[in-house]
Amino acid sequence: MHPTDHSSAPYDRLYQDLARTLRRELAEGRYPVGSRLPAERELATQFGVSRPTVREAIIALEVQGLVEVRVGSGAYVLRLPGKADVPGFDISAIELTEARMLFEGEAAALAATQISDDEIAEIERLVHEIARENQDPKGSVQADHAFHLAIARATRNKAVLEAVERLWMLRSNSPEAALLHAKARTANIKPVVDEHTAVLEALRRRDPEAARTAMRAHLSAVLESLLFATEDKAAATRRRSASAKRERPSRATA
Amino acid sequence: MHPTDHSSAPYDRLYQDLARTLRRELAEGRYPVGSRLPAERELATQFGVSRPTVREAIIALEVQGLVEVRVGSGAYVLRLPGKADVPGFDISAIELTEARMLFEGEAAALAATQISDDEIAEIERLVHEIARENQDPKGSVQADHAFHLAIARATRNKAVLEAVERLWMLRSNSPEAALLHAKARTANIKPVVDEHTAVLEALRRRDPEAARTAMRAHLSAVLESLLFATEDKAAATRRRSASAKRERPSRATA
DNA sequence: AACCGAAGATTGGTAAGACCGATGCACCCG
DNA sequence: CGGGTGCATCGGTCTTACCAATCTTCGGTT
Repeated sequence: MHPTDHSSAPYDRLYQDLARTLRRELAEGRYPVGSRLPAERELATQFGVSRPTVREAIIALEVQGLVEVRVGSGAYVLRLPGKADVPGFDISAIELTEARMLFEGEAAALAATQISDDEIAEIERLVHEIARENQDPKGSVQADHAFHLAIARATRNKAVLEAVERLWMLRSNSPEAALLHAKARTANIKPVVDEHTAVLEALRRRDPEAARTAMRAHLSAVLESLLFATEDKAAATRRRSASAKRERPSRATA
Repeated sequence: MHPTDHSSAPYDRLYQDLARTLRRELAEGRYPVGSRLPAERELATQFGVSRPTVREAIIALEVQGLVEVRVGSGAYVLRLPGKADVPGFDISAIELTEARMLFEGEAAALAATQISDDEIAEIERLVHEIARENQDPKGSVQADHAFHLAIARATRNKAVLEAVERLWMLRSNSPEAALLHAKARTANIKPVVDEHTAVLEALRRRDPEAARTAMRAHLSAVLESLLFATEDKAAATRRRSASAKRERPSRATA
């Protein structure tokens, strides 16, 4: 069973099929950046579909930021599709947590310089709520979410907030991530509470370095739990050595 | 007339207009998560447009992950639009660049431990392309985009790539950001090239600390240009003092 | 010969109508 | 009362047509 298996995928609409095909052709370099796609009517006859269908596919690419449509001229390639553009992109819980460690660490540091007393009080309340995990597991998870979002909000930077929000959203989309995360949390409750408290204390002291360190430590601990819970030993060792800041033994350069 | 003004859309296509309207209505809570949007034919008569236009708008929402279309049933709300989904996003170029400074600095550091020789060669090519700004301004901007994306991809972390890609997409949506960025770049070309080269050299040495410092320095310079170009003196001084307080002594080396 | 502008060809934008298959619900039969 | 069936509804796609913006070409003007 694929982890990306939605409850329903019986219907492959033509526009999705065509959009996928076009994305693949873009990735293969058939249409370089800046070049023009064939005319809608041409694509229609070429793929044996009607023009409205072609338009729907092109609009899908346009919304993704892959092409730019110029009236009376054509559809021009803006950028080539990345890994995240192809359907079936699955971000593992490990990758996600690693990214959160990097980004939210910085967010916490910035928040330490911008946070208000009210926001500190709010975060303190959330930490207490998180601590009640055994009594209200569901509420604790929500409080955890609110905790991280509150810190992102305290940066006073909407772009940071958006990015953190986005990463959390990706987590919730992955059943694997949710499962592993829950498993990792229940393994040891007290350390998790201590980690959150450490972040809170750093914010209270307006200490950016301490806030970053505490947040990274927290998410690093989550990451370790994930690695432990994952059977994939190869990936685990690879990631572990990478985070140890050791030089790679790959081909040397000048 | 608008001489040489093909920067953006002088033509607001109906589907974009309708998609914007629907997004706003979603944000206002008119259609809660899980609810069904009106039928396509109904929306068509309601907004005085044809059904293909309605379909294009709905497909735009679908690609954005806001709704899910079920054949024979209707379009159902999957999630509400976030701050960045509404066209009235109010993320300023300054906020965006600040966030990129924080995040892409970390991305560069991680990339330094993971990057391959091929990717280094590719990035080197892009740096050379960026340097040809005076000859091909358009291509230089694209190369700049590719430069930052290549580094994110070199992290081997899809979540990092996704986040960096997302931030860039937000930039391209903001006319203000694009204008200011272009203005800031043209102000001084050579330093920008040097900054990119510094990042490249750090990556070539697989030095995470240097990569982070170089990337932060680059985006910090862009940020300074933006602050200079902005008339809002108040915001400028506020941000400047904030960034002065959160230097990282342990890692950043002048 | 170089320049410029107007007309035709090309391309995307939108509309209207039609038919099909999938869905869902109410009604009717057993 | 329960289950099966049929019709109304909805999205998926096609066809045709016309408009608007753009590009190309060519002919006339300087």
